[in-house]
Amino acid sequence: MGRGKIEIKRIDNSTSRQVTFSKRRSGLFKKARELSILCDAEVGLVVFSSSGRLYNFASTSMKSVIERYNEANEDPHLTMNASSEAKFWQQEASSLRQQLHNLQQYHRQLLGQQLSGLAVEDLQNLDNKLQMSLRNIRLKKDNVMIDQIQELNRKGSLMHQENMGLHHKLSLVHQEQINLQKKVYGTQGVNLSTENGNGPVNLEPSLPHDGEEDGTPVLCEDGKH
Amino acid sequence: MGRGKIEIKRIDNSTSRQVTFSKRRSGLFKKARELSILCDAEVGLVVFSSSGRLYNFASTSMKSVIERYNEANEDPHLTMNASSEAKFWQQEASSLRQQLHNLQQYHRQLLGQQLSGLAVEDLQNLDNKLQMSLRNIRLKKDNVMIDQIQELNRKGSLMHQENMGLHHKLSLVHQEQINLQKKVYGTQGVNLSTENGNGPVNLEPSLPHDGEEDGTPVLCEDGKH
DNA sequence: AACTATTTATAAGA
DNA sequence: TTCTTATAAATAGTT
Repeated sequence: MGRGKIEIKRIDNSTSRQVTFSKRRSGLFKKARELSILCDAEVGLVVFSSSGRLYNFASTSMKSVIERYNEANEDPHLTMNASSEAKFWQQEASSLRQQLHNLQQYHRQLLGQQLSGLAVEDLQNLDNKLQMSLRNIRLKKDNVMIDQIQELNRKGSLMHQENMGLHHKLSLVHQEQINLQKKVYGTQGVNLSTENGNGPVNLEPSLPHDGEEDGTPVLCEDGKH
Repeated sequence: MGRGKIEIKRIDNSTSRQVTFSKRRSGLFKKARELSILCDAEVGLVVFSSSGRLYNFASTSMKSVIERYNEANEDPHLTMNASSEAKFWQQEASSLRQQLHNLQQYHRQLLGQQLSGLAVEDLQNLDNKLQMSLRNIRLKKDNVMIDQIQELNRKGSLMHQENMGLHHKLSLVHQEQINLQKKVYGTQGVNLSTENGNGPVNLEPSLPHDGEEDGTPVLCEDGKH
């Protein structure tokens, strides 16, 4: 309908395409409006130009048209879906909140709070559970402490052995020193180190010495291990 | 465009309206399709006839058109809304699930389970809490039991008083009987009731009698009250 | 559903 | 963009 007939395919010329878009768009919207009025129909029309601009017409409201479309169509990937998903998570949250509430209540009872309303039987039950729990916890505590003591003993033993080694080395070095001193100052076997500051230092260690040389642990607070 | 010009207003004649709807609808859909092709536009068209039948066209897909429409338009009452609501509740559920998990873990520790990984200090802490809880629970239990005992004592006392009253009434009735027997059979003070079946019955009660007549409670298992 | 007289839409040009 | 206009397309009323 114009000066010439055109083939229905994408218009290559950008300007021409834009002009045609503008003209045909207004015609389309006019006809959509006319249809809705003449024939008492609910019409929704959405057009995005190639440049992304939005044009829309709805005889009632776009919300109404889209909702009606989603209801009529079985398409479950839109509003319906998100809405039912929201409902699902809401229920999930509600259920979790209830669980949390119940657990909190029981928790407080375990801690000896909010005990009103409980029967003697319930209280005895709590008592029993707590006693068993205390037993477990004290057992565990003992185990942990025993482990720690063993570990400390192990380390102490290693350190003790290291000390022994160092003592041995020291005595060797000390002996060497004495030999050297003898060579340098002749055979006057007096203690030179205490006579002047230029002489060799006394390297004899002043470390504690408890008389145990067999690697027996130093730290031992109980007899369980 | 037709044999005559028509005014754009609802067509009253139902048949005519239906025919026009059919014709114009096909024209509208054709033009919508042409626009989308010629001008490279995304077009969505939804039409509900007055009888409620759905006709729709989308150059891409209705889902895409509606989603793009909801994004472009600020309308927050559709997909966006439900979707963000779903997201909100999902986060809520996730948070609650985390809280529940933490509480469950602590709960198990309170019950002396899953104690691995705890330091001596933590274990001592649990121990202290449980001790305090046990104290509270035992206190509460004692209170509940004391209350129950007091209540039982009160009831026992009432019953005892009632018993006293009944005893008294019985003795009065018994005395009356004896007086009546005397009037009927003269002053022969023998026990007539044991001599023949037609005489009056012995109404002396055979209830237990513990010798306490001062209202002291019968039930008493401890000396606390 | 088909016909057709007319109206309307619009392609191309200004 | 907007206006003009020749012509294609749509369609109201009719059959």
